[in-house]
This record gives sequence, C-alpha cells and structure tokens, in this order.
Amino acid sequence: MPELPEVEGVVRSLAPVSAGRTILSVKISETVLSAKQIGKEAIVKGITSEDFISEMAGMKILALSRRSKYIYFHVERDEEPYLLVSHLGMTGAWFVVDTLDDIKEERFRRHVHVTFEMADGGLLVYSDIRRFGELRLVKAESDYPPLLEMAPEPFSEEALHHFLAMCETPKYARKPIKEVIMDGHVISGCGNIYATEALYTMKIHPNRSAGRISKERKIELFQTIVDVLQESIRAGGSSISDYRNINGEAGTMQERLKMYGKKFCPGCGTRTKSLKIAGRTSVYCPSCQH
DNA sequence: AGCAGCGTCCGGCCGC
DNA sequence: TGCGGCCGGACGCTG
Repeated sequence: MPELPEVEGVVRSLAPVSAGRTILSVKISETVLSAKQIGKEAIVKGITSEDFISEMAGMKILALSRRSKYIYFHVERDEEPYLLVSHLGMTGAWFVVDTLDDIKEERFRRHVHVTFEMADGGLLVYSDIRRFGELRLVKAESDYPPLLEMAPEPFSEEALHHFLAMCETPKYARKPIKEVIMDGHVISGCGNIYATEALYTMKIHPNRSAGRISKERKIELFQTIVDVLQESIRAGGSSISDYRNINGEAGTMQERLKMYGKKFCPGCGTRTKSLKIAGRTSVYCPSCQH
C-alpha cells in the first residue's frame, strides 16, 4: 500500500535508471486493452490505448519527481514538454529490466500492464496486481484539475498553515480527525498507515472531531505526521502486502509501526479496537486514545 | 454551488 | 476445496 514514503522510495530508485532515456515503443496488456475497449478506465486513463501508444513513442524522460502519492515523469517529445503522471493505487510497481523474466516476483510478473521499450534496449515496466493504479499523460498539471487541488507537500513551509486553515472550515471542522488528515486536500500523502500511527502517538481518538482539538495539539499532530513520514522514508517505506521499490527491496518501516495492524496496544497491552472512518479501517487503543 | 454519499476500478485473502 | 464477502485511494457522478 504505497503512501508518500513508499512513493518517495520508488522515485529515488527509479530516477537514476530512467532519466535521460528515450521511449521507443509501448505495449499495453491484453487485459487493459480489452477493459478499455468496453469503456472502462483501466490504468491508462483519459486517453485511448492507441493514442497513448502513439503519444508516448519518442518521449525522452528528463527527470522524475514526487507530488503527494503521485510520481511525475517529466518527459518531452520534439522539444515539447509533457508530464506522465503515475499513481500506484494499492499494488502498482515499476521495474527497470532487460526482459520481463527479470521480474523475479511472480505476482508482479503476472500482472505487467504497460511496458515501455526503451531506445537503448531495456524495458521500463508498470505492473499492477489489482489495477487500481493509473497512468495519465498531460501537457501540464493544469490539464488535470485534481492535481492542482492537492494540499501542499507536507514538508513545505505552507503545509502547516494550510492544514490549520482547512480544519477550521465548516466542511472539515466537524469531521473525524482521521478522515481530515487522510484527505489529500488537507494533507498530502498521509494514508491509513501513517494517520493511524500519528494519532496513536498523539493519543488522539481517530473519531474525534477536528474542531474539538486545540490549535496547539493540531500543530503537534501535524509535526507528528511529518516526523512519521520522514522516519518511514529513512526506513525505505512500509512493505505491507505488495510494496517493493524498483530493486525489489522491501522497506523496514512495518517493523516500527506501533498501532497499524496491531491486536494489542504496545503501550498498555489493551486489545485494540477498530472502526470504519470514511470507509477505511481505523485501528486505535481505546485506553490510550481520547 | 457545493457537498455527502455512493459507485467504480480489482485480485487476494479470509472465513465458512 | 469452493465460494461469497470484504478490502481500499481517489475521482466522478448523482441527488
């Protein structure tokens, strides 16, 4: 389940082996081709398969960056810049290999959906077991408004003020704090794992209304989220279920998690509880979190 | 106009 | 061993 730290790890490992290379041609899996043919938006979004294939041919990858949980491939063709935006969804993964057989893990090898054949011979491969991910080619972020509506990067200077201001709007003030911090319009890149961890560290019940937390505590909560995201980046991300970086390496952050997926509170030993908030499982300690 | 709530995209896994 | 139900980021649509 890639959240910001996992996506950061992908960008860091993918950039050095893909930047500077040129895409010769593109292959899309039969699964995706037929899904798109019957009108579904399958992985390659906002464009027909044929157009994606012809648009991507000849693209040179200039650089990679991360924005929230999105990977941005900065590309150009005939000196015209484009952005190839990649979201990993639940189970997306990138590989740089010579042949598909080099993808060692069978479950990824079985679900290869987009293969970019590079001019220098290698392959840049997108695999996605559940197909919740997406690839979207745009001229610029403004071509796809949701990209402009994302909260600032959590490590940027304006992120804290953005968070505090959003908490005070009528839309968010009465919502559960967990729903608020997981909303990409409020904080970028904080998914279920890190929201769960930060609320546990802060001893805040996930269902508490955002408006019923003092400004001081909200500032501390924000800093806790930033800290846990940075700790996870340093640890190479959390390898829960299907996340690997492009070298097939698993991160170690999952070993440092204190509440996500736990049956008992590591602090007091109380059996944890779980409730649904905004459709997502939210684990907490009923004794420590209020 | 803006928002809440639901549908959508799926394979894997769990429990019966 | 077979199978129905559940899970989940984030957008898009509906009412």
